Amino acid sequence: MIRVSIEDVAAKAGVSVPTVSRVISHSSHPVSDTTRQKVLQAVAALDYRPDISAQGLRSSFTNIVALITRDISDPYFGEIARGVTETANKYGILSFVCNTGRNPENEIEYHELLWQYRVKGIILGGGGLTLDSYKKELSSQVERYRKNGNKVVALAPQGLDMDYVMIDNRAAGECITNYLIQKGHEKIAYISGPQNVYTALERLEGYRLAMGRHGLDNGDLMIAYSDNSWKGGYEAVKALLECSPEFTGICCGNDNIAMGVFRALKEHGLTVPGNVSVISIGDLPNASYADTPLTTLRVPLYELGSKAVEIIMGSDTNKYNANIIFRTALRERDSVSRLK
Amino acid sequence: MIRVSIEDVAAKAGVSVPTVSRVISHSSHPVSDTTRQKVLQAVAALDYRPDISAQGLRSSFTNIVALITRDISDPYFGEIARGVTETANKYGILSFVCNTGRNPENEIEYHELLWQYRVKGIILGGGGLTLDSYKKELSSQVERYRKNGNKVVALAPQGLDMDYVMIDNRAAGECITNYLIQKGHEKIAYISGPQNVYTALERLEGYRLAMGRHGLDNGDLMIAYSDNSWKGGYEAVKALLECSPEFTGICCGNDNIAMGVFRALKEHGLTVPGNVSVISIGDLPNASYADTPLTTLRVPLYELGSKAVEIIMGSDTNKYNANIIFRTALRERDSVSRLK
DNA sequence: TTGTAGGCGTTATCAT
DNA sequence: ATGATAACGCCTACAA
Repeated sequence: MIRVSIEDVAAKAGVSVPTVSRVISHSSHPVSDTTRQKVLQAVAALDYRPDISAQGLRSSFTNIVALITRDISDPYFGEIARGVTETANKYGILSFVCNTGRNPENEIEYHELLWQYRVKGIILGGGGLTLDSYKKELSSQVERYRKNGNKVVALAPQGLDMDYVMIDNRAAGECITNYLIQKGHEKIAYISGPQNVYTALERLEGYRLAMGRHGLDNGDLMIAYSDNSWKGGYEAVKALLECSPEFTGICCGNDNIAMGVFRALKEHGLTVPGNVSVISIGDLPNASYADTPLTTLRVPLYELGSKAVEIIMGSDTNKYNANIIFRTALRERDSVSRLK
Repeated sequence: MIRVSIEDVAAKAGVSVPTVSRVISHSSHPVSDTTRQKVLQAVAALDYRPDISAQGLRSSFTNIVALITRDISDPYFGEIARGVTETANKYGILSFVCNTGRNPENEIEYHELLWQYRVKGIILGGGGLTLDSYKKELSSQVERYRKNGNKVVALAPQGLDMDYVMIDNRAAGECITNYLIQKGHEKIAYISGPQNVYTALERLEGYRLAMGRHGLDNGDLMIAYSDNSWKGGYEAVKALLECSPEFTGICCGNDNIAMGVFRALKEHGLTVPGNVSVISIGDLPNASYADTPLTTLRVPLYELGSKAVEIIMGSDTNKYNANIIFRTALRERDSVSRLK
């Protein structure tokens, strides 16, 4: 007998099956102390663990949370995943990690699969896509979960009415731009994430706002787009240097971009922060160990993921939509210099 | 009716429940074409998906694979996770990602939890710990799964008899050391991973072998240990520079260490590869976009994770232990120079 | 305080 | 080729 069931425990303890159930599930139903002890001993002796599938079958949903990421090998999502998996573990449950490879269709497919697994909640790690067909599909998934009493929580804007745990991305873009301006920079370029992702768009919007507010936007803002990767940042700056190399500062949509920017600048014989100042949004774990310690706006990714799990686990008691905005904090390091 | 069950489909199609089951599970049991069509239509009309919990309950294991990592925010594990999750998805199943935070006790706890979830297989992402209590616990977990017809596959040595998909770590250490020697280096330091992890130990052993074979080991090898992170690499080199700064080359146990080494060297006014050559093992996605493109031995992490999933999915037909060694390949980039 | 009965959704076995 | 029945392990009434 390799699989120990509740029945085996009951037999061993000399009690009925429901009694065992009451003990192990900490039911409010009263159980005498002597009985409880007998059960607990039997559980220990047999090393019994309830079958999650059987529990899930009865309760119509499974005690599993799912995280949808675009690329789990990207530390951005890695940090989120750490927050999700570790917090889920605190609740004694496990978490799926789904990887879309930045393909919207995969994301929709994952939703179908997750629905089939009856997960307790879904966390959307990536920013929403502006693509209409995607939004429509996503919206109906959210609705399906809502009806069932479960939750889909987004860690970045989706352009949809749902539960959110995130930062103010526009304010973030504004903040780093203002910082460079305060340091005396006027020619400031921006390397953004993808044009079809809300997060990137909002951060970029913040940059535009800040530039405009300081009269630095004469319709000739230097903006390049990337795919949020080192490679993307590298290539974007390369392109930028070709057409408009006169910037003294660069705002990056995220830390990955900044790392690529470092490399591209170095290849052009430009030093950071000597010739060019670089600032970004993220503060990934290695930002302070980058070749030039990176000045960046800290996004509490771990906490975002962690909080999302808590919302899902508390969804039984709280039916209201969450809309939690986490604070960011500027980490001043060595990649920005003051301009005279 | 928010949850559509097989019964609903049967009613809609005007057939019995088992018939529906036969159609959707591609059973070998014969079903007439007309009946099949009716069922398929009903399935489509109701958007029916079988309940995984119910399936798992009947089959005694769940169609889920689990990956145990030490730190999912580390791209090393991220690449593995990508291979695992994406390949699992090809099989139409989902994968748990478990994060131990490098705490052996957590790992054992996860095994208990995974057993409870009746997962189809477990993939061990990290190298085995030399700790005896840990090995004993792990060994009994492996046995438990084996008895049940399921598999635990390791992506790195564990010092235990089990299924393996990995690289030859000793050969890897030898390879990078030999490369530096061929380039004329004789004073070569080594920054290793943790002393209690088999993977790190084997790579280090390879370094020792290579040095000895070339008569470069006079009992004064420069070796420092780290925790496999940027920070660890940074701190290890700092320490090394204090006591024995005369090296011209550094072998790093992995890419993360190398990144920290870059930074520490730069702080000391040392250039790469001008003053010091750096080589490592890994070839993480960003290695070629590092500040100095990193010369490193490629470890096919994605493929490792992917292959492990395939072994687990094929475990029904193949009961024999796997012992697959993947090939590595040196990526020559800019961090190593030839010494005259 | 304890036990009995029923059902969650699926599939395997046996009959038709 | 199709259907009735039972069983997987658990929990929630309800009964004693």
